[in-house]
Amino acid sequence: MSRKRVTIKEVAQTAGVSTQTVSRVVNGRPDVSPDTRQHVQEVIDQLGYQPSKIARSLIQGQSFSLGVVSSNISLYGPSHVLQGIQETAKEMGYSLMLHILPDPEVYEAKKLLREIMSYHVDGILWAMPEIGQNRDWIQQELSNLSVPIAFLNVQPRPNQATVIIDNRAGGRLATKHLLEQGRQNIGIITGPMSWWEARQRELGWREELVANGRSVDESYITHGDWTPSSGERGIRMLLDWHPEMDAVFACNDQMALGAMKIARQMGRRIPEDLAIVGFDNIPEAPYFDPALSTVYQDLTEMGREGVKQLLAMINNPDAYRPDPIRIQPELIVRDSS
Amino acid sequence: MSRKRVTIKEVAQTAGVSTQTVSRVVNGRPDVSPDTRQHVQEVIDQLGYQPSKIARSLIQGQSFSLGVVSSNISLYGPSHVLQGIQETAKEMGYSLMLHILPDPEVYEAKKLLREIMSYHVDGILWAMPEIGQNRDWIQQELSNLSVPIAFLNVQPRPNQATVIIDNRAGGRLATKHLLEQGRQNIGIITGPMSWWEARQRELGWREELVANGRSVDESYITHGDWTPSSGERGIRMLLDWHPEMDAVFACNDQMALGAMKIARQMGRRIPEDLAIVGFDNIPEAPYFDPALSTVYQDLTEMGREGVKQLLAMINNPDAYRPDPIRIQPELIVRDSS
DNA sequence: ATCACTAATGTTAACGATAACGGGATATGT
DNA sequence: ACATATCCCGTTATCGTTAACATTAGTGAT
Repeated sequence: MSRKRVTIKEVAQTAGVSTQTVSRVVNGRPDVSPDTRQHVQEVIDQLGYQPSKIARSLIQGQSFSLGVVSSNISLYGPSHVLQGIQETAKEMGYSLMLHILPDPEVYEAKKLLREIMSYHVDGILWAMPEIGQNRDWIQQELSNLSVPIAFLNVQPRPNQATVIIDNRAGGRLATKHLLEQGRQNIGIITGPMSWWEARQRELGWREELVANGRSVDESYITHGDWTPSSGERGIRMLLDWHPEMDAVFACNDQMALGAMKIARQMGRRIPEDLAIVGFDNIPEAPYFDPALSTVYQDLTEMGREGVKQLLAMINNPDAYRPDPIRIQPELIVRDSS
Repeated sequence: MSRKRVTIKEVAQTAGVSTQTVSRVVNGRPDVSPDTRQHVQEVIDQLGYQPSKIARSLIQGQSFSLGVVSSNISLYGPSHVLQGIQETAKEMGYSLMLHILPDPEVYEAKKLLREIMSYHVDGILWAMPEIGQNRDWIQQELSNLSVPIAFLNVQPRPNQATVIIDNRAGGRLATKHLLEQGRQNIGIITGPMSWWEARQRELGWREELVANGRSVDESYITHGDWTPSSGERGIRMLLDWHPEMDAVFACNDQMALGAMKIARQMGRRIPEDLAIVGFDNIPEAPYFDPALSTVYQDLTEMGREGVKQLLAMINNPDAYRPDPIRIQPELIVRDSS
């Protein structure tokens, strides 16, 4: 039997004071006598009064909520980022308005931002992967956006708060490790090259090879789409073209999983004949057969850091914007390399 | 150079009409002449005016936002449920206020609900697993909750909107399949028994055995905690105690993964010596070695259905509450059984 | 006793929007 | 010609809260 919302008026009436006095008690202002304060507080507790953040945000122009734009959160990456965002937001007293785009490559930036802003959020976290031209739409709207925005895992641009995983360094880590294992012919199964992250990982692989005096053979590259089945296709192509290949950097763990399965079917022993390194460190990776070596990226930390950056901008709009924050991935060596 | 928010007043002033007229245009009300309507619409487009949902919700008592209570969304289950919730909410024109509890077994229901209600949400989706006594706290607060609430994947109770996966049927599916494969000694690695879902799966296993005239040996049961490493421990105990065991129902895919790894190390061939069936159908399952047979639960659909139920209650508060909705899981047979 | 000041509380307006009502102009009916 | 209905638009009150200002009573100084 749902009771209606308890308002400040009811509290004021019950306590026999003005709403302003109740407001002062709720907000811990000094101008209230101890007696009154206690009495009002008792009434508040008794009625179970909770101030409306909606009404408060109208008058104060601050809602203590953040807009989050993300893509399909049932995937490993976005869900971990969101978890981090959530943790820090909650800690700092902010709530989240969630906006998931069904297709990261197709959206109307103007409409999206208006929708988000209609909830009077204090800031926006852009947690969408940078794919194709999808950064440009939002970029054009930035000039007349009335709240700060922080970007996660996209190419840093001047004067924009950005927090990224250093995917390029991650690619180098993986490749360096394979070289140190004495591998001679190191192929790569990339992510979709329309993704900025995927290009960065490939770049890291390329740079590390060159830095070690190896030549880069373009036919050692094959492109996947992050799915295990694309890992299967990728490894099949690589091994067909280059039977001498003795190591592969799969740009995420799921593709690595598919690749290992097919490689075994094609008669390769892992890691003896073929070493594999993945990227992500999904919880299943240590239990693959063999346990997968991989590059760990702390996506949750990235989410946390993004919120911190955003709140810094909110609380000090004229703040100096620091260089983009780069979170370093870590190599985790297991049995596949 | 952030412009301030465009309000209805500015639009009215620019267009030379009253705010009420602008409001009528925005809401497509009839009492506006075609000329005026067009003129106002032009001004709206030109200024980029977007009505404030905050202000609107104050006066109308409806915010078109839903509160979602969930646990760690970086996990497989919660993230998939949330994705479904999000999809349908967006489709129906609702936004989400996200509330994640750091520990599903410890929370203050009263405080939590007040916090959520302070955003004037139109309804609440309870997407927390039922663990230990954690359902009771919220249950006590229900009587003075002023908006409808729908529960996901918890034990149905009278007069409460509930959408669940039929975990018990899932447990029976898995066990039936193993029996049909001619397996004689079927063990189980359960989830944590404080979880309702885990108990239901175990119950299904138990029931199916009994229904087929088998006796249930309690030492064929071992308890895991959903993690792959607990699957490793579980299978080790089961095979130590009962070397004759020729099938195991692991109550999620991650535990199945750990179990398969250790079973192989203990010299069992899968599926020849030991059949394994998991639960969930995580994206990696088809690529395990061997490909994992499992029980697929459509968590996203459960989220979608939950929103539909909730909106039905919101739009018709006196509605007859139907029986709890039970979503049937499906058996997916691959190579591990 | 008067003034100035402080402490405690109340009053009014405002945030951005819509509901409810009112009223002028035109059209319709007799 | 007059009452009545219809169309179109404006005015006022309101949602729940807080900012800004106003008021009252008491305190201390002169």
